[in-house]
Amino acid sequence: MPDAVDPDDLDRAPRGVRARARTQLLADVSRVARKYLAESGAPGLSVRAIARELGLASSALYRYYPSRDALLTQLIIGSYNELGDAVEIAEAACERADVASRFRASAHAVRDWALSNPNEYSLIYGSPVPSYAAPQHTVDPATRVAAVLSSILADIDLDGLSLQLSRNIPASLQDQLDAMPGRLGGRIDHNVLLLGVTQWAKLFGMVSFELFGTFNTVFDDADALFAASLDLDLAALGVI
Amino acid sequence: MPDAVDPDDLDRAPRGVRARARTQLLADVSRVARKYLAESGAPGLSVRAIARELGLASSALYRYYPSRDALLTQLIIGSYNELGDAVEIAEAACERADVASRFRASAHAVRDWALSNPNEYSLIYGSPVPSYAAPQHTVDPATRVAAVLSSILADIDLDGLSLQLSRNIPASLQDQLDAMPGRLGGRIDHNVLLLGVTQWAKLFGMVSFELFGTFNTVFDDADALFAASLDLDLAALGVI
DNA sequence: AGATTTGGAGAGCGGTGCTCTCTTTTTTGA
DNA sequence: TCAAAAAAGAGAGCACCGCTCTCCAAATCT
Repeated sequence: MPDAVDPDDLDRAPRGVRARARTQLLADVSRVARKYLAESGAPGLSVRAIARELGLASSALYRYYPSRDALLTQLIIGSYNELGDAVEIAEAACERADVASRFRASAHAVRDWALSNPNEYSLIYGSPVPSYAAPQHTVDPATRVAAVLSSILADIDLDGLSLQLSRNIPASLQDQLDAMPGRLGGRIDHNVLLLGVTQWAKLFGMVSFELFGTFNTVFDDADALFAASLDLDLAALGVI
Repeated sequence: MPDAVDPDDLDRAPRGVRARARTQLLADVSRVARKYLAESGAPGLSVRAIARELGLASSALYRYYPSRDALLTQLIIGSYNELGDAVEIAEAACERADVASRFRASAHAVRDWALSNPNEYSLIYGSPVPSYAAPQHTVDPATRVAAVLSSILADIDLDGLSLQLSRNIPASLQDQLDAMPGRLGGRIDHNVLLLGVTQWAKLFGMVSFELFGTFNTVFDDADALFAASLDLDLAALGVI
């Protein structure tokens, strides 16, 4: 009799016990790795410690990950996606027409996520690890926040802008703005897009200053400062 | 005859050969440490490698530095001071009355220094090393850039501001702005100061995005973008 | 059922920060 | 002046790291 596969077995043991064990172990490694990242930051993430916690020899982990960098890459992608989720969800909950609240919700989502996950934030927006080159497939998750902001900018009325370049945007910059992919701002008016891009950088500058301690000696609580910064941005965009 | 100290000896051997050797070795260690920092970043800075390069046993270095962290602290202070020097010099070269050019010169000094010294910049404006607490004496050098920007803000005319909070600045933020030390903005009008502080964060957000690769997939050359960002800031401040 | 792949263990290599002991050299002080 | 004290270097060693290699047992494939 040819092996008729029991459907129940498919659920419980897809492609055999080994495949199942592998799936389980990959999940375990991810979980423990995330725990170490959250607790001690990227420098504290050690293959040996993960193996120890899972009751494995450290060499066994190399059957699953080619290197510590590969593990880091996975954590990087995971962090980008977590942040991307948070921002997309926060923005999607807003009234479409209420551009200001969409902007505020997105920015606060970034900050809230960063404050809740400082080491994950450091991993993706802090110093790049020298000698580590981000693989191509980290690029897409990395652009999700920018894509959300871009979708907001697309609904900004050019005529309302209260801040514009007094002289024209130089040609070289025009070209770069034109070359931006659609989901990141292509087709948005140059003045709006330029303002938005710098506000994007400002947003992460504010969060990094708060999280990395630059504001420490000056602002004990950055809530009000952050909110005021957003108000300034919204005023510049002419939506409040 | 009481020991009359030969003046020449004082120059060549202040307080004995040992003190002289110590001074020399401290300088050598600093030099080699800076070299490694520039070449391989903070993670690549190893006490053993420095000792090797100087022909010493690694344990010998612990007669001079209590730990690797102490060495890092010195590099941090040095980096803050180098950046502080660069910004102060650039700003001081400007016509006092030309507020816009003082602002531009300071910002470009930050960016130029960062691009020339990426690892030093990462060290002081990138992810803080978990478990490393910046000693108190790093604070002063760290505030030099902010002090320069503050001195520029002090010459901004409130009436010229083209961007202000539409609703009043909340009391909690007012208090924090008031509590800022004089050299960092105390006594500057709240609207100017608030705008300036967020522009300060934006400046480093722009530089970090460029240096850490966030702009990579979008802007191949950030010169024009950076200049435009400054123009927007100056427009908001009402000085262009 | 036999051949093959998979995944684990363990030893080992070269690296790290740091400590401790031992020895030599310089400095100090009675 | 000369012995005691302090300073500074060397070297071994500890516990950790990433990673490789060999060996072996268990699961999978044919």
